[in-house]
Amino acid sequence: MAQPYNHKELEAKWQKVWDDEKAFETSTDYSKPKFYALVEFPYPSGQGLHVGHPRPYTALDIVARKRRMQGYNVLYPMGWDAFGLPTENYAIKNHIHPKIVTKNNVERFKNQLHSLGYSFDWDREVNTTDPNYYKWTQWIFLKLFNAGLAYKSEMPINWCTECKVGLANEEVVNGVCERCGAEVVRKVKSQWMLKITEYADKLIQDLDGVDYIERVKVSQKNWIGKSQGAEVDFAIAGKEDKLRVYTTRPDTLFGATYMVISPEHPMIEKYKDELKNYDALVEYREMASRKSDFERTELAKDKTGVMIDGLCAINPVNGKEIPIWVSDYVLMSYGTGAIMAVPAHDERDWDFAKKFNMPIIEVVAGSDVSVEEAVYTDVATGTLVNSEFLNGLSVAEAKEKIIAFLEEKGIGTAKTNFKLRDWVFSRQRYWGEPIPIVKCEKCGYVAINESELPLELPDVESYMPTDNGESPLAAMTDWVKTTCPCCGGPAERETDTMPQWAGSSWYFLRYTDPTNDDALASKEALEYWLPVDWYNGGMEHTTLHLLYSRFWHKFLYDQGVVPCKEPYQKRTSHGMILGSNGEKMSKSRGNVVNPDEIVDDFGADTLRTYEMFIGAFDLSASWSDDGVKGCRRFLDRVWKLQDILVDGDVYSADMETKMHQTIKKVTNDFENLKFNTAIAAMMALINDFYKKNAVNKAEYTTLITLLNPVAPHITEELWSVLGNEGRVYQTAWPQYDEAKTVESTIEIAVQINGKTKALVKVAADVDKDTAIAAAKEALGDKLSGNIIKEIYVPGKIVNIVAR
RNA sequence: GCAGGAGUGGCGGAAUGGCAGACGCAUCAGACUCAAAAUCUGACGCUGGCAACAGUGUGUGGGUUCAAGUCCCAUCUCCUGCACCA
Repeated sequence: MAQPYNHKELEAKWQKVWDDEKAFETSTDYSKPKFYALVEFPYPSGQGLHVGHPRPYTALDIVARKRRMQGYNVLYPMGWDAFGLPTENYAIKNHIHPKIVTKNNVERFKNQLHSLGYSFDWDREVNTTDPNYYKWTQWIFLKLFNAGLAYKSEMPINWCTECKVGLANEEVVNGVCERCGAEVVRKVKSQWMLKITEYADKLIQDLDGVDYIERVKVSQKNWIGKSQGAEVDFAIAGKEDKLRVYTTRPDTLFGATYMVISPEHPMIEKYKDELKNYDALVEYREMASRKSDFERTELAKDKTGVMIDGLCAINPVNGKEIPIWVSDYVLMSYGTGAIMAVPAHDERDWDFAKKFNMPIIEVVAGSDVSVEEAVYTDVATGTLVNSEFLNGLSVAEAKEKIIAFLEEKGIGTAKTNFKLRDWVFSRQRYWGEPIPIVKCEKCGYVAINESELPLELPDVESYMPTDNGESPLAAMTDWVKTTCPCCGGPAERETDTMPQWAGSSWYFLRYTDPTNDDALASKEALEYWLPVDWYNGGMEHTTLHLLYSRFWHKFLYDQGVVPCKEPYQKRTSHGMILGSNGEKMSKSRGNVVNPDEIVDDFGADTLRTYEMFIGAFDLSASWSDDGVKGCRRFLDRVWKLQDILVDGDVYSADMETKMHQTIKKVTNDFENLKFNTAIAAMMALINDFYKKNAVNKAEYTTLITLLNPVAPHITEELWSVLGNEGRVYQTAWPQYDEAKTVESTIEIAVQINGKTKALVKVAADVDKDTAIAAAKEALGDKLSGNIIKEIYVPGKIVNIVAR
């Protein structure tokens, strides 16, 4: 009898051996074929590792281990996205420096990850809060600044009333702060902005060249929100001024019966003295600004507005005077903040027109414009009516003609717009990268010299953000007061810091050469390792981190810093692990599972196996303690195969086909993220061994090798128990022979009219006539009526169509 | 509302258009045991039948096909994003 499977002893033993042997060190031999596998580096929170972390980490660990065994030079690194609010808040509460908090959390996370037996190359660990790291985050910022892509702007930002910090649009969820859930209000502040919009087109176009799962591509495209249309100038009666609008349907210009401007539109202030109802307009604006984004959305159906009394516009194509309204359904932040309303063919305009009794003129034939459902007319099939020189044209033709007309008259141009906004890059917080800019009274905003990087975060007394919205750094007079690198005069440092997204926007570059002092990474390392071959991460980062990092990468490509346009060749995404009740794990729901306990009770190999077996990798899955037990039982059975070990250095005859089939299945399934079925195949294999009560060394060794990426500790132990040379991790991945995956005799189903009536054994290479003859014999007198058709699908079925 | 995904036993989930339910869990039975646990073996969609077997079955309704969980049309439910973007 074999010794009992003692996971604790054995996992500690092999983790130490791998460390001592530097088993997973990445080679700097750049002549070997490379494979760069990447998982999103975690934020080292105070709660420690969550049971959700191991799912993606184990998945790519499996792929990485398998690729190593297949002869690739594999880079599978890990690091810490360690700047961020929770650490700072914890520091404030407990009066501990965020640096210390981070250090402790990182230590804990690292121990936890280590206990799971991941093949990360820890020599390449990075930490975004390390000055040697953020030196290069700042360096990239300076590049952006020098290229004119970083600018300061007075603008209304999303202000979290609880965190006292400006948020990007992406961080506001249903009108509340993504982090703390507090109300978000609009507040005007001077902010650093990054011109991600400059790259909007490229960020869409270059998706064609990469292998991302479809839903990631789709959400990125929707988020960027490209639309093509035209800007058109409407004259204002009796004024020199024009009112410019953006529309995607310039073809419907003849149907524009009124205009709407956003409550914040500057025109209201400009003509305040001439507006007879200025007070009412101001009142409406104030009411609108008090509404949160959430309320605006909630009230979407019920349109509100005020007509401007004192100004009216002229439709440029037919010279008709039309009123101008103010309504909060028009957003100042998109297009020009003003629209032409075509109620016959736009649902929102239709709602508004119905409520305020505005005329509705049909300009695209084909529907009854008096009922709401008919508002929209198909772009491809509609024909223009009531539109003078556009009459009879299709929508597409009319668009072309009207744009040409507008351009010729100088009253409009074709225009592409994006929903994507520039990235609000400032945070009024301590625990982030200092922005390496000074403000000089003479020279304005000036970049500090590259030689002064990293601009280190100074120690402060208090990390509390101030009520006036300044960063805690603003109170550090000594640090703030500096000299201008340009003129040498007195200057003040920028006291805002960067958002957490900064450090994570380029970390995958640093892994290729993590200790380089002269560059963010050497040219050779970047040339060799990029792009990342396979990047797995959460869906929640699709419109944030993934988009931001693609933007930075594209910028660095244009600067000649990186060798390729896109950072990640392949992007996959894992599903969430939910609590056993099917709800998201959270303390308040009391359904949190601690990975440490699973490792302790069942072992890292069991946890890894379970998380891979739990279900389809890209779908969410509920935790099940019984499922964990089942996986432990599987590993126990793998272990106890020792008891039925028999002689044999080649696969036994009755197992040969099964062995080759299993190797093929596991090999393919690992590449396709189908870990659940790969493990199922291995379970089925050992069930066969137990049924015949024998496994030979060749078979056992192959099983161990296939299972090694999933359960590295137990398989390494069994490898040595079997007396094999070296280690499993140094072994070549098992090969299969396609010819040997096919059985010589097979059982096929015999159907009458598509219903299975019998089974029959035939030779795999049997010809059609023989197969059908065998099938008829098997059917015997079940077969009756006239045979109309006989179908033989080799290796699958015989179907006899009879009537 | 728009986009993406998912609906299969008691449960988690498998199925290049070709025997639906692999594999696991739970359950039941047998072996071992004084007994229990663990372990091993077997059964296990539903209905009828002692059984062989027959019928039926992948959210719902149609369709294509010799053959549909899989393809097409319609429809319902759930999840996940986005949401007055002109």
